[in-house]
Amino acid sequence: MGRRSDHSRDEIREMAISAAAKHVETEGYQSLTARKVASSIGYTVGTLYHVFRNFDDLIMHMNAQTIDEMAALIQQKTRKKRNPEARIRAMAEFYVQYATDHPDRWRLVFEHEAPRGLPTPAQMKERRDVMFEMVAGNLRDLSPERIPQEVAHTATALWSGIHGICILALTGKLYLGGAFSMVKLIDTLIDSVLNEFRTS
Amino acid sequence: MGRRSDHSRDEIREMAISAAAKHVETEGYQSLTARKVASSIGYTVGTLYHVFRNFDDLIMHMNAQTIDEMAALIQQKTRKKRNPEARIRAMAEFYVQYATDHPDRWRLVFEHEAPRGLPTPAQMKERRDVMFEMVAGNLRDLSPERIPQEVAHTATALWSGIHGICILALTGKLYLGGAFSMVKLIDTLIDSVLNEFRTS
DNA sequence: CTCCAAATTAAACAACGTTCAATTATTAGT
DNA sequence: ACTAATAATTGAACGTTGTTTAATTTGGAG
Repeated sequence: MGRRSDHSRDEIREMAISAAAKHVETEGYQSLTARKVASSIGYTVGTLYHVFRNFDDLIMHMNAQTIDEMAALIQQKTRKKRNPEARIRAMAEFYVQYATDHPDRWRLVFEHEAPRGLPTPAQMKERRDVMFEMVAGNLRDLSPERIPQEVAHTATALWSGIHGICILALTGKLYLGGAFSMVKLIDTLIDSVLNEFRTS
Repeated sequence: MGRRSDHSRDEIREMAISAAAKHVETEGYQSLTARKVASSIGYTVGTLYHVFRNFDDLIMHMNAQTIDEMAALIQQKTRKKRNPEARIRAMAEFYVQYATDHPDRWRLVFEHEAPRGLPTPAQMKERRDVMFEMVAGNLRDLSPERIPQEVAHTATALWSGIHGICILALTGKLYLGGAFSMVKLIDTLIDSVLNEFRTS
């Protein structure tokens, strides 16, 4: 079967995804273009469409890689922590860390959507749920007697809240400065929710 | 001075903003186009550019109107409430209400950004801060002895958290169903933060 | 009634995502 | 080794986008 260049389809996919990620990191999402991605890996748009269904497909794969990267970082950094509460706090700390270090890639994960109405692929949902399940797991360790529903509910509320602070801060829609900081805001949220979780 | 049609510049601006808002509400943001807006108010793109600096400018004005609408709704609905806590809860309730009723317009407020690097106009910042200040005001009424910095800090954490739940839910990135609901998640957050605020 | 200035249009531009026929390179079969 | 089949890659095309500009139309002032 006539393979032509030095790269397999999968290699080209990876090259394209990496090139797109690098572009988003340095130049932002708005200027990302199929032709730019293609030419930056030494190919033509046509080849990109031979390997991805469309431009949104490329972005989704890039988002998947972003989530995997972030999840790996968080898992690695929280493994060391001894108790559940410390792990949750570390999760939040390194979530903010990653989001701050790669703001545009991280935003794209949440702001990109496939053309109107198309359902989100199951693998994407699973990837997003990983975070919530990590929080829930630690909450369960914190209070093993609580029923799973309550645990999941609290985990969702807490992690969504942290995400809210994170996205507002990173998109410049939050007044920060003086005694205000993302970390302190998140600490307040964690303190509040964990206290409520333990005492209610 | 040769005014030509039946509409003044300001009228055309308003017509365009309304038409854009209507389109976003019914068809979503992705398909919004300068030409569509223009032709739907009986004009040509050129006229749009005679009245707005560019397409982003039109969207920013539309976002400003969205915020004003939402703020007006919330103010109206919370005025009736007697005590500060009830007002905060009502604020969240109708924030979710508005976001649910106009998901695409509401998302656009947070996801749109002017071409890379350009600063956000001051009027936009002010509009966004209105919400935080409402929450802070009620928190102050709740505990008048607290120093303003703490009050503002708690208000920011709480409202950002609510926003986080809201945006994840409305973009389909949150598992909802069964006993899970936006309202319950938000109640949990409010319970937690208010308890912490009172007792710490 | 004339003329000026403002409003409006139509056309053009480069760039976008996407498609597809044509071309090039690679493998499989004889 | 030669040919036929097959896959990869290209380049050009299409319609549409935001944006600009020259030309046209219009209304009011003198």
